[in-house]
Amino acid sequence: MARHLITSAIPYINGIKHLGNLVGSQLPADLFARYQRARGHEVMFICATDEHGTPAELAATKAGKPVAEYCAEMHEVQARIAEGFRLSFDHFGRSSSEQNRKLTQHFAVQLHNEGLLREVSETQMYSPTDGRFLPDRYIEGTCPNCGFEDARGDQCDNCTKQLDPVDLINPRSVISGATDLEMRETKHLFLRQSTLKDKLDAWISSKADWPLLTTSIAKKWLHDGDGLQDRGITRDLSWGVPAQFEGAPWSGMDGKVFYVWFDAPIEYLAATQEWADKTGGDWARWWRTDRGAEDVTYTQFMGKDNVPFHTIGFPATILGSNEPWKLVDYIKSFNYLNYDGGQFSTSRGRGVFMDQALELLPADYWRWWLLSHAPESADAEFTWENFQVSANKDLADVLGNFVSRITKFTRSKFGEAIPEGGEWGAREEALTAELTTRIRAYEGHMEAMEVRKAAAELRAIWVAGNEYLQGAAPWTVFKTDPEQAAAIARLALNLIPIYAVLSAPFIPDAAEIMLKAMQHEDRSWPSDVAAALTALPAGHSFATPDVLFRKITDEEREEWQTRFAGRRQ
RNA sequence: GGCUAGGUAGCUCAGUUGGUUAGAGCACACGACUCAUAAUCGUGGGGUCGGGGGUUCAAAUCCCCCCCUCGCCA
Repeated sequence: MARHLITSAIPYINGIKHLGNLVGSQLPADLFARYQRARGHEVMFICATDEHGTPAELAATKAGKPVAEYCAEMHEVQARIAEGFRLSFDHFGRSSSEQNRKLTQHFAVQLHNEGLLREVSETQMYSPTDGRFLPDRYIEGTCPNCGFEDARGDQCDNCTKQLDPVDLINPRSVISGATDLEMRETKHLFLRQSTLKDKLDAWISSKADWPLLTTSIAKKWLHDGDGLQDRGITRDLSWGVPAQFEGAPWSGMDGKVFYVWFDAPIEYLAATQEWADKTGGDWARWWRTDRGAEDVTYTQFMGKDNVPFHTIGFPATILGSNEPWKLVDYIKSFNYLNYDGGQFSTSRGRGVFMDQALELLPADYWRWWLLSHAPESADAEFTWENFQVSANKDLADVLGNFVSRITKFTRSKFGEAIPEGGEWGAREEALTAELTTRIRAYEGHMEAMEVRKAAAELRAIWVAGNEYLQGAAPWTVFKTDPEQAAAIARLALNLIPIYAVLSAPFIPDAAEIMLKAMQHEDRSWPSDVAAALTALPAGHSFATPDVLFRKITDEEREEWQTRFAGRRQ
């Protein structure tokens, strides 16, 4: 039995994520976790909310709530939605946890002890009215290049020129509109990533089997321009892990916190500690190679925007600490999912968000479409037409109708029990052989995290059932040889629990319904197809299930298309 | 502007280290079946593999130039 540590990139706390975010990390991670569990392996599947930083503070202010309260509420909202999508986290943590505060501070001290931190003084815009330093993009003013009045401190949206906030004419705070901005000197801790460059480079270079998307982004950061740059890991904010604390080997960091991208990945470890504190489990055997994690396989899932932090920043923290922490073994990264010819947009209300999706249809519909169209090799596109056609064809017609036709046929001819009599012939042997080949291929794709290919193979396995029934035609055979028709029905009914177990990682709810209908509790993997096809013996009773997947109508599709098109600006 | 990844049938996508008539699903046409959610199964039509040039006995696959999308960065 292997041990799999699996983490999904942690979603930011401010607001509900859209389907593109879901398919980029949490959903494929869940697919992999469910598959590995189904194969009998031990799995620790971790996710959390990323709660620190300026956007969270601003969102809380907008909602008229203290930031801690806001985050607590939004965490619950995201946790409920995750349950709705059947994301099977062993723990869904919070980066604002006590465990993460301690661990983040521990890593900072450790990096300091290893000589990997340095203090840097710089000047930044300070707003006395807001009582805080302002990040570049929270300053607006007139562009010195084109005269555009709402240019942001980092870039002018009109002429696209890169800017420095000090260049803006009449700069003002985006938060309060205050114009009494001033330059102030401030001190920060920088992680000396540059000294770890060769180590990181060698590590990335050793990962020849990683997705090209992952390694090419990492190599770009390592080699582009002047090479890997040192990075500030503190910020002038109040909401975050305090950078000045009891036992800190530095001073003068009062009122500063660690940068979210420093503490967020550490939350993977901290969330496992949260799990351990809650359950009495042992977190160290998952994360400390000196305490049992030597044989753990660690896989991370994320969208391509998160790759730099997971290939450079976080490994720099882990390697730099010089402590025996478990380093990631495989990084599965995804491209973006676009929405009907453009991007999903939170501000414009464009596209489908996770809570809305669940109001329209059960999770399985979304899970199936998103995973079978996962943006693995390139950006992918969600269209309502494609969603309707795929869901109706694959789920309702191919799988759902298969279950329906054989259970109803059997019920009408033999009653609601596995019928007795008849023998297997060449057709049954051929089906067994085909299923064996296809299931082995499916396993290979799942192991390799080839999500789309796995979905295509699973669909082919469903189709094989329909092909068999169509060829064997028990409704015709029944007229002359009821015993033989019984043998056909018996085999076809036995396909249902096999399909349930194989399909569960993609569509867990439907899988449960299928198993329940067949009154079968055994979820073991069909490694031996011939044996699995006789698991339900003659005489075993079953219940004919309701329609597994209802179809999406044209009217619904059109209505949703309009509803989620977004507000025109 | 630099870098990454792409541009393959009407649509969504596969195409391993260059090698026989370029594949799948959907859509479309025809046929079979009537157990089933007007579902299923079979057959078929359809592509100058973004454009141009080159290497090769042979290129969607390698090299050069150009065009177009997407993202990252400056």
